[in-house]
Amino acid sequence: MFELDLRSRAPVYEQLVEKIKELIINNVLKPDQQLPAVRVLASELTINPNTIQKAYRELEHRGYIYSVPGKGSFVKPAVPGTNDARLQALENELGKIISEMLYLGVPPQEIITMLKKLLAKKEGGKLDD
Amino acid sequence: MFELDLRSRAPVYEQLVEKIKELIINNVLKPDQQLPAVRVLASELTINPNTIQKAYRELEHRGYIYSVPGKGSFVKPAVPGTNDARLQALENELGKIISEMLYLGVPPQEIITMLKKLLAKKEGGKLDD
DNA sequence: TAACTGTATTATTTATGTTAGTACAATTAG
DNA sequence: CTAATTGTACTAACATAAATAATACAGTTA
Repeated sequence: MFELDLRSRAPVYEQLVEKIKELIINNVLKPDQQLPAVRVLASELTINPNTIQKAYRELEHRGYIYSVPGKGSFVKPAVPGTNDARLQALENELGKIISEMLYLGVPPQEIITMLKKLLAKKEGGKLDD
Repeated sequence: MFELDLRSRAPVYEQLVEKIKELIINNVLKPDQQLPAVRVLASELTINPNTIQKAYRELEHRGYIYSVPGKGSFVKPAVPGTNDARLQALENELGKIISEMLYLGVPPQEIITMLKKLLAKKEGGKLDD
């Protein structure tokens, strides 16, 4: 289900957080869908269960999943307009990316075109619903 | 010249890299402008010179500055169209941000508006040249 | 009851970040 | 030339974080 790069300098649990978050955001993992059990995923990836739990704990803390003892861990349904702080952070990140693109010599019009192209692709892929 | 958050979980040298990179990208630090000497900046920030050097080494490796033994470290002038790899990485980051905004319920039109607003602001600030 | 789930705890090992101190070669100001 | 600056390299020590290992416990489910 997941692929890891053990050679990477990024911590394994952090890679896991990013990967799973990405799957949730892209609707590959659907709302309320159950995630692999801590021990199961640890066995599949041949890493320690504690590392998985650390990733799950972080994902729960960031609001992407919820866990129920005895039942399992599940994708937390997103509620629009409930995460202004995260949205503000994203706008800030967007600003940095734009600055660097301008710095690299990309014309503003080309940046807009790039955004629209990406939006079309992502919106097109939303036909999975 | 720089401000650090020693309480942060992010490594000091990494914070330095990000801060300086941002100053370069936003043209606060001009091309070929000299950066503070390793020992000087270390003294100002009351941290170890080795930590500064690690940050400078990383910045040089990423192509944002160049260092000359005996002279100093300087802002490397950007040459447009010379960094396709970095541009590809930025487009990838942009894609992730868009995905998360859509996931949070932001309408596509609103994302475009947000981008244009940010572009206007950054382009306006470019009058420093 | 038995087999699953998440969670918690302690200990150990390994990797990374940071400081400290020293040294050397290139450059520049006097 | 000399002295003071620059970047760079190196070793050692310490602190923190990441990852593994081995149990253990409570809630859930078949």
